Order: sequence, then structure tokens, then C-alpha cells
Amino acid sequence: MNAEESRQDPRLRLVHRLRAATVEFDLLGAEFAARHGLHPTDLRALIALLDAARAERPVTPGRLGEQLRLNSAGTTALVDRLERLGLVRRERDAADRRRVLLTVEPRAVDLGWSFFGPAIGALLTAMDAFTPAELDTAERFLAAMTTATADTRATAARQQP
Amino acid sequence: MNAEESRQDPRLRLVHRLRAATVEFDLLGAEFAARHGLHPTDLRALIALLDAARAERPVTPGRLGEQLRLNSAGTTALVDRLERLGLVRRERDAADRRRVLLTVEPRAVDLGWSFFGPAIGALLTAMDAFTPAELDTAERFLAAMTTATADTRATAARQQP
DNA sequence: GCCTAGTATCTCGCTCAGCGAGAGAATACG
DNA sequence: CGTATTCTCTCGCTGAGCGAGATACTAGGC
Repeated sequence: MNAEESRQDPRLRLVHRLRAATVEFDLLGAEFAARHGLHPTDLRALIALLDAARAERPVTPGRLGEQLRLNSAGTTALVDRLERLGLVRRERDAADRRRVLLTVEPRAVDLGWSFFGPAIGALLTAMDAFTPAELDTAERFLAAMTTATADTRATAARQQP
Repeated sequence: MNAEESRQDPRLRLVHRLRAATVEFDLLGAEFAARHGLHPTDLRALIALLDAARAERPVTPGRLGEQLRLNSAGTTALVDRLERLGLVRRERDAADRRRVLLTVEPRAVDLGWSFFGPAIGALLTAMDAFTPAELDTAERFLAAMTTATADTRATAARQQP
């Protein structure tokens, strides 16, 4: 495929739509982060922490850093920032006292909902214009695109790890 | 809406799918950037420059910085990096000699295609599993979600500019 | 033509996120 | 026990991005 073909393929519009949606989500995240004095990494960490809290999965600095692709020094600094903002609390694990468990403060949950709540609400409202069958199609489509992207990434990673 | 309701609403799965797709695209971008010694900002700039080049729209440092939300100092540093990497060239505008026009080098186009080519190919292949009608539905869906997100962002920006 | 205001870019000094290396503290396992 | 391993944190450094201001050029009134 080259640039000329790509502009003519109608399916290419869909690729563009996907990218546009991604950009829009990122911009919303950046907007939120900047407004609350958070850095992009802090927001990603907050999302990961809230996900883990909802699943009642304990989080350690090590796991968090791994997920965000930070090294241990960067992770410590990140947790320091979140702790200073009152979003998270460090607690030594009683079972394995080398470990630190991160517990999210209620304030972090509130902050998360103040961000995701309106966005999710708007998305759900916009979905009202679609039939259940159409939403099902959209879900399958998104799943297929995510898988295709993940495969591309995995292939790329394999070629030059 | 609260956290309990949200987990039960089946449409919420779609919201999650959207987020998962966004995360996957971002990870692919980060992977590519890291591999080529680019920073996330550099990749965003490269995308913006390639878009502009395809549309035959001239780009100045000012416009680029505005799009990436960098101030003038950061923009200068960014263009310095891109120039050092041989991806872009500065040229004084003959008409308005205060201006600098950024022209992308062939190398940048190649680099862009080496990233987007495989990803786009994988997406197009994955689309083969859908009928034209389904793809149309997916396109409308993505457009609706993008609009809803953009509206949320605009509303948020209005409340506290 | 000339002076002033406005615009585009760049320079300087600084802050702070993240990295590499390694120290400290606790556990696991021979 | 004592050695290896696993977590986390500290230290010093690099470099992206910011604020303030310098520089170079254009536009418009007189």
C-alpha cells in the first residue's frame, strides 16, 4: 500500500476515524490533567490505580511502575507526587514487609469520577442513537481493531526487542 | 450515574472497548517512538507534519507549537531535534521573512510509512471480516463517540478556561 | 520616508520528570 | 545460618518544556 491508494480506499476513512477518536480522548485526558496540576503519567497512574481498586487488586510501586514503563526511581518519584497530592497512601505490607501497598484515597476516587463521569455520560447518551444490533457491531469492530493493533505491536516488538 | 450502575450497563462495555483501543494505539506509538529515539512529542509533531505535507499546507514553527500546545521555546527545541535527526528542514519564507517554513525530508515520510504502513495494513485486513453495512455502522459510531468526547472537552474548557 | 505597533522566531536560565547505578531492608532457600 | 533474591528508595544526572525577554522583520498611520 502507498499514500495514493490509501486516500482512495473508503475503509481508510475508518482508520482516520479511529485515530481521530484516539486523539480526542487523549486531548480530554490532557485537559483534565493540566487542570488538576497532574502530569500525563500521573493521570495514567490514577487510572491504573482506580482500575485496580475497583477489581480489589492490591497495587505495589513495582507493579505500577511496570505497567507505566517507569524504572524504580521514576516510580518512587511518581508515588511521592501522588502521595503529596493526597491521592494515594503508602502502607507496608504486613505479610511481606519489603513491600509497600498503595491504597487510593477517597479523594482520588472523586477526582476520577469528576473526570470520567461526564465523559462516560456523554458517550452513553450518544449511544442512544444506535440500535442494540448496531452497538453489538460496533463492539465487535472495536475489538477487532484493538486486536489487530495489538498484533502489529507484538510483531514489531518481536522483530527488534 | 455512579460506579455500581456503570458496571451493570452493557453499553459500558463499549466505553471500555473505546478506552482499550485508545490505550493500544498509544502503546503502539510509544513503542515506535522509543525504537527510533523519538520522544512522544516528536512523534506527534511528525504526524502533524506529515498530515500537513499531504494536504500541501505550509507549516511554521508557530503553527506546529500551537497544535502541540508547546510554547515558543519548547517549539524551537522540538524543531531543533527534528532537524538534527534529518526529518525536517527550516527555510525562511521569501514572502514574509519573519517566518520559517518547515519542510519534511523524504526520510520523515519513509519513517512515517514504516510506522503507519503495517498498522494500517493490519486494520484493513481486520476489516475484511465485516460487511460494508457493518463498516458504515462502525464509522457512524466512531464519529458519534468522537463528537460526544469533543463536546465534553469543550464544555469542560468553557467552565474553567 | 519614518516611526510605532504588531508578529514570528529564537536565546537564556530554570524546573522537574525520568534514567542508571547502587544502597538498604526484608524474605527465601540451600 | 548465610547467601542469593526481591522490593523499594536515594543520589546524581540528562533533557523536555516553561517564562521572560531579545531579535528580526512587516504593516500602517503620519
